[in-house]
Amino acid sequence: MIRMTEPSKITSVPDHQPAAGGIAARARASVGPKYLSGLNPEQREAVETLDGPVLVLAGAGTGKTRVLTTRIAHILSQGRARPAEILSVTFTNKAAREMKHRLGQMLGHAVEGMPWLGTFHSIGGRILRFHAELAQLKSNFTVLDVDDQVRLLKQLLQAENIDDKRWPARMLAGLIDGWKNRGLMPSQVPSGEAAVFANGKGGKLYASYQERLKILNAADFGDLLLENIRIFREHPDILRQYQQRFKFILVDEYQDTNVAQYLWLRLLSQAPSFTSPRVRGEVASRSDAGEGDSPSTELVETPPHPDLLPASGEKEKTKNICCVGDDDQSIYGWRGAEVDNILRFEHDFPGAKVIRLERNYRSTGHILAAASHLIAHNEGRLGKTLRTEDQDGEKVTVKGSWDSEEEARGIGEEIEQIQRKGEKLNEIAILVRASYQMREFEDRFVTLGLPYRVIGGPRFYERAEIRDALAYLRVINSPADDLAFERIVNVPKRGLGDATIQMLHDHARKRRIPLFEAARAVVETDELKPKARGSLRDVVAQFDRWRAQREVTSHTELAQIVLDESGYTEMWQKDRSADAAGRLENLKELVRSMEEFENLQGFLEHISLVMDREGGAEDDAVSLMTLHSAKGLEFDNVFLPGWEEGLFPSQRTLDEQGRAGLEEERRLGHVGLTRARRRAMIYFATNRRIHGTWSTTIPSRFLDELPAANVEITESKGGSAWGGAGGYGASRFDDMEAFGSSYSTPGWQRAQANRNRGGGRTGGSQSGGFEEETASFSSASSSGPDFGSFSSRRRGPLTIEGELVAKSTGTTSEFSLEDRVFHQKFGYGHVTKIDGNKLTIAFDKAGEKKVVDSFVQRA
DNA sequence: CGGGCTTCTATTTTT
DNA sequence: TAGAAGCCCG
Repeated sequence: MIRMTEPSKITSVPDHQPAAGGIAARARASVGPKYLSGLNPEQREAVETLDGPVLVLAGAGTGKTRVLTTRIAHILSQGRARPAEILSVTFTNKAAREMKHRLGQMLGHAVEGMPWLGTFHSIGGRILRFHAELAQLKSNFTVLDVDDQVRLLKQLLQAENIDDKRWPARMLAGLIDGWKNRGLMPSQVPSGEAAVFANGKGGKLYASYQERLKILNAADFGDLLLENIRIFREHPDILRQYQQRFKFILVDEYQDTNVAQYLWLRLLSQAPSFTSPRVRGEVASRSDAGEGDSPSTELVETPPHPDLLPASGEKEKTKNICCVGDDDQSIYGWRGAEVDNILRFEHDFPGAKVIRLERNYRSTGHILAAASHLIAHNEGRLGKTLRTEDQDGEKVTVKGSWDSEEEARGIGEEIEQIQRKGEKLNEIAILVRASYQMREFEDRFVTLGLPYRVIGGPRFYERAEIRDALAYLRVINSPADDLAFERIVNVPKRGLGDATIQMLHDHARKRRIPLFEAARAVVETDELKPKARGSLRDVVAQFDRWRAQREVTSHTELAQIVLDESGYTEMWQKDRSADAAGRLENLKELVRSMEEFENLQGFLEHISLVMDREGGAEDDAVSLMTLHSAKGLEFDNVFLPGWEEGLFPSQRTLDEQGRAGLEEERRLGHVGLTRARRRAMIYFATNRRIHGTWSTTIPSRFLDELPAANVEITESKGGSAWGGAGGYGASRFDDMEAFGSSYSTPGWQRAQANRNRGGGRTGGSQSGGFEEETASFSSASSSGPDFGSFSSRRRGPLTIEGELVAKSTGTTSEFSLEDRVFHQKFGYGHVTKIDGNKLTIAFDKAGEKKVVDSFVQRA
């Protein structure tokens, strides 16, 4: 099932309604000040401070959405603005939907008049459609998905004769996306950065990509905002029009905004002085800069952009912008979010009122204390202290297990116990760092017959069958949509392979016509082999027929006809694979969902922005998801497995982002803990299988950062994890070692040695009797070792590494040039360069890598 | 052109 | 380990 945010309603609302006094009056009469009554003083202040810039720092569970919606209700009921004069942006469709829903509950049906409540992209897209010609587009432009984007770039790479193995199109797509996130048009990309791709051709490729987009009448997600910014800058009159229209601006999740979104908001909110964030350079250049600790964004005061100055004679307008966010929940730095936007707010909007919401209505005392304590280890934060008036509740538990399988078994049992107590599975969630962790839980739940659902994963519109179906419709709607045409011309198989496509391309390029027209022309010649020619002719004829049919058939029926006549449905009906039935079901759902739109055009315009993942989750089931996708959700019981160094915090983040990365990981931990209302249960395993091979891990440094008073440590009986008594004989790992598998590699041995050193116990002293052990997995010693013991166990070099990474200062390395070293992942090598605690090492097998010194040891 | 084989690589994700 | 992507041959 897919849901969408009634886009037909959005489009059907006129921009300027005749005085909406009716709605305001209705709101005033029916709601009165009642909507303010349940608010605490801070929330109330956040709602009632309507004039001037406001930053609401809303910690987890402090009633953020409530404040936002009540604020809108307040604005309306005070008659300060009409619904169409409030710009209210969120990141996800889900959040937008939620706000609409809550508003609807408060105001009755007045929400339908909120045309400017939506995601950054849907609103940006909407504005862009109004002024498409200023971006060399037509108002019916297509929004490309990532697939299309990559395919287009691949073509450009081929045209430039660039080896797309060495310089993958995906990578370029990522770069371009990053530039767009930072508000950079092709001409503005720093030349050094543009040069990193394909020996200096990066910038040029970005430029030609943009050109191609215009020709295809297409925009990618980044363009939806970037083109807005450009239009606003180049056409002050248009900008002013929007500035005047939006009397109030509200922004949700401000900590997740990227530079482009920030600029967009700045323009619309008409602020007088202008801060140009000089955006962080690429990771490499930053670490090269030596002190990796300088803030990632420098503030550069620039004179106000002319557009931002008040019109002559006009008094500077008040900027009624209200941003709500939580710097401690910023977890999307890796995809361009700039925490600095929120950290800089007071600077950007002088005279801003900052309101902290610190009263948490979600979690019990122990959970909140644990989460607060953990996040207090971060340096770059605005600082909030969450408090609750709830009881202390149960302590957060930390449990160690021998390996990830045991972890999954233990959690499975714990869940069954909770279930036996009569609690709902819907109130149980497992939050993992990386999605590959999910598998083990799924396996376990299947054996146990425990209902579960995975949240996240591939979205509805990312599925191949949906994209294919959409591609057919796109070609019907706009014959010039080459990317769509190319996608389905040979799906189902029609014997039109690469060679045919290539020749169509040549033809199209020579005559500067779309592929579809090229196909029509080529069919008339004898350039193709008879077989291909015949099929291609059929395809062209089919599309002609469908386009004609469009005039007389409803778009829903047309879609059904297309899917049937093209043989697409049949293709999946014949498919023997397990998911074929599901795909057919999805196609049906797609057709069904089209009914909500007025016509094909409207459907295609909104579908890419608004389509959501399947949402029909009515059954009682355990939720399984990543920490990232858990943001914004809450559960009575939260399981947090995999708190091990390397996995959480993620090694890769540490390697690539240093201290900033560590802090983001810590925020992720904070997000995880604060999802729990009543019980939070953390797990770590001593051994984990990663990419098919077992490796030994040590507990996450974050465990050390939890406050002892609020945490209870339990270990699996028989010492199957850290610090246990052991003595049950050889573990299966020891057995495997005997078979000469990878467990006898230096890495494994080093890990064992590490473990011994850290744990102060004999290595490999594990019980072989897993089954009996896990039976008492959860009820084992509740009076485990005192908390300090975690630290004492972690006296190995990796702990020190934690500190070094955390501080990331230019500490002099204990290594010298040419030292022979060993790295757990890359093997042996020698030091070729030293830069503070960062070493460049030429590894025998893995080649040259940059590594923080504490990740290696002398060999 | 398409099927089967080998090779490679391996967070987090929205729009 | 496992999935995807590329490669070669019929």
